[in-house]
Amino acid sequence: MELALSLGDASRPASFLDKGPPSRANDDLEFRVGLGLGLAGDGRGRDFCRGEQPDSDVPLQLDLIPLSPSLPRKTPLQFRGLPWLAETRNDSAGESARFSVVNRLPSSAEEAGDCGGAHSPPNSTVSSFPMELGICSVSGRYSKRSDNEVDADRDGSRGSDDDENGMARKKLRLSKEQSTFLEESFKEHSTLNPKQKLALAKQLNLRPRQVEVWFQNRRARYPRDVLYHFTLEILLSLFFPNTDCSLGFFQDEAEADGDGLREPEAVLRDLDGGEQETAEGAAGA
DNA sequence: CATGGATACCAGATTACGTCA
DNA sequence: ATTGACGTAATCTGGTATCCA
Repeated sequence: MELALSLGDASRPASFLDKGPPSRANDDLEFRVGLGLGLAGDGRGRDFCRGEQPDSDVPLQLDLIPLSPSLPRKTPLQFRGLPWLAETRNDSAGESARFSVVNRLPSSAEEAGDCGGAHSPPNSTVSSFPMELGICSVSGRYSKRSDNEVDADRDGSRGSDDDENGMARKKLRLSKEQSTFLEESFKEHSTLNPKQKLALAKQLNLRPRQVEVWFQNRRARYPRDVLYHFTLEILLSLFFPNTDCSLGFFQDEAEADGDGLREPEAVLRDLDGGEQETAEGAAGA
């Protein structure tokens, strides 16, 4: 199985289908994923542009194309309806995106050459669904902090970390409990006000600066995690509609069973196992 | 009211440390 | 014991918002 992800021009196939030069037609946010099934006997993926056919499965490309073409460069997009984004405000009313799903199986004409041209080859199926996107203003700032708060922050903050034991940039590993607690807090609100920061720092026995940095890093990692899990769930559920492909990433805590997230690899293993069992059953019969 | 300095926060890029295979 | 890959805590830089004189 081959999974390709790319951000850019959604009119082009995802990377493992794409043999053409990169397109710079526009800079709008577009998100493409491709899933190739049916590895060749030599273990490599099929090259559809050279006319190689998949064994029995079809490659699929999922295009996510925002309806509103030009969002401000620094405008953060947040998916509404996700539990940890409760503070998201929809500042621009009616802003939404339509995502299209393109099942892209190269036509015979495309096999001869250009794989990246047409949006919808004759034998591809296209469906689309609207999905709400909230445009979140980050301007919900908190006004000037009290002197105590500023002092508390600065004490354990920039430039003073190396005061401790005279060690510069001593990296400390957060404990499992600390990470879990921070993660839970992040699900409730992805940004912190000074009071929340101090409370968290006190509760976890960390410096406020450490809490602040953790949230900054978490926000930086967040889009990658969302894309990864969101894409995988969609693709898996498309290909295995009768199987529970949920990774638990988008579930509420209450819905998630005991161990929380399922590792994507575990889901794939389940799927492989299920297929093997099916095959064995058929062979036995 | 306009302006500029100080302050705080953030995103993004980068560095560097700890862990593990 | 060593090494390289990887995850992530921490730092740096630049931009923006707010407050206040």
